[in-house]
Amino acid sequence: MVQKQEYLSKNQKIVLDHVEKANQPLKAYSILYNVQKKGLKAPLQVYRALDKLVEIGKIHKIESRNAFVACKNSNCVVSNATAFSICESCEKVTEINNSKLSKYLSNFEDNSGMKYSKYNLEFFGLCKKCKNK
Amino acid sequence: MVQKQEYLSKNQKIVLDHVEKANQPLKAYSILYNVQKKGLKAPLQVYRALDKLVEIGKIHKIESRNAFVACKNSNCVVSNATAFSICESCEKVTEINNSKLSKYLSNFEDNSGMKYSKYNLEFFGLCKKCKNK
DNA sequence: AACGCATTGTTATATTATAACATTATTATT
DNA sequence: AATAATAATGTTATAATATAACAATGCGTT
Repeated sequence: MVQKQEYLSKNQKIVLDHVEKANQPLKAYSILYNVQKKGLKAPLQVYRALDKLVEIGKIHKIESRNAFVACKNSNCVVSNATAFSICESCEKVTEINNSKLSKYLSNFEDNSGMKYSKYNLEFFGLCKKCKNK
Repeated sequence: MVQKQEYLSKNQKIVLDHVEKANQPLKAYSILYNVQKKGLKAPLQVYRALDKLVEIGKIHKIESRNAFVACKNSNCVVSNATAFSICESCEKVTEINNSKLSKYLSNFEDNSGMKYSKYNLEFFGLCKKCKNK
């Protein structure tokens, strides 16, 4: 039996490295542009690396922005419970690390009989800086 | 002073009408294809109508799917607090109408000093039907 | 060595969304 | 009724985001 992948591949490392160095979400094509010097030439190479990194929780996708950000929560082993705050003015995105919130949402059940294995929450508003302008 | 728009325009009505008749989220280009017989010829006509309808809360965007669904909550006057359940197998999407959840999230504050005016939450899992397969 | 599977490389193309510009409609104020 | 402000429309072109399809390589297991 083939073991579950433990180490990142070359392209995955390159992409993760780049995304981790940014402290804001990056667009796929901006990543592509910036890793071209490292040999990744085509969108698919970036998207494939991103897919994997999202799958294993190293990177999260900010769905409302089509952008990708490195996971800041060491405990976010798998990308199944994510929450972000997004400033609608400066677009600053912060991953929310709030155990009460994650507990509340992980245990949430509605009357549909559906048990949720995953969620993504995006809050919008104005960050401190932008509010005081 | 010009008043806030009260009635929908021609294109907005056409698009909303079509989206309301579907009971699942629709893609923008699928909407376009289906309203062409009503005279809307270009993507922008659909996107502009959708933008407005989303803004006034008649339609919500399912961000993770790039799809649009009519609001089922009569109280969802403005599209500022949305929650959905999404089946990862059959892609059925349901708008969650749970006052406890919406109260909890509307009042949520973290330590960033940011006050949220809006949120979107998407739960993923298997619906009843798909779970029993 | 042979197999299975993840990854890579590459070209082409599909899908989603907006820019830019000209025109028309609606409604409030003068 | 004329004017002005705002919203909506129509149209062409193009930008931005993402995947299909196919061939080849790398690497651990049997």
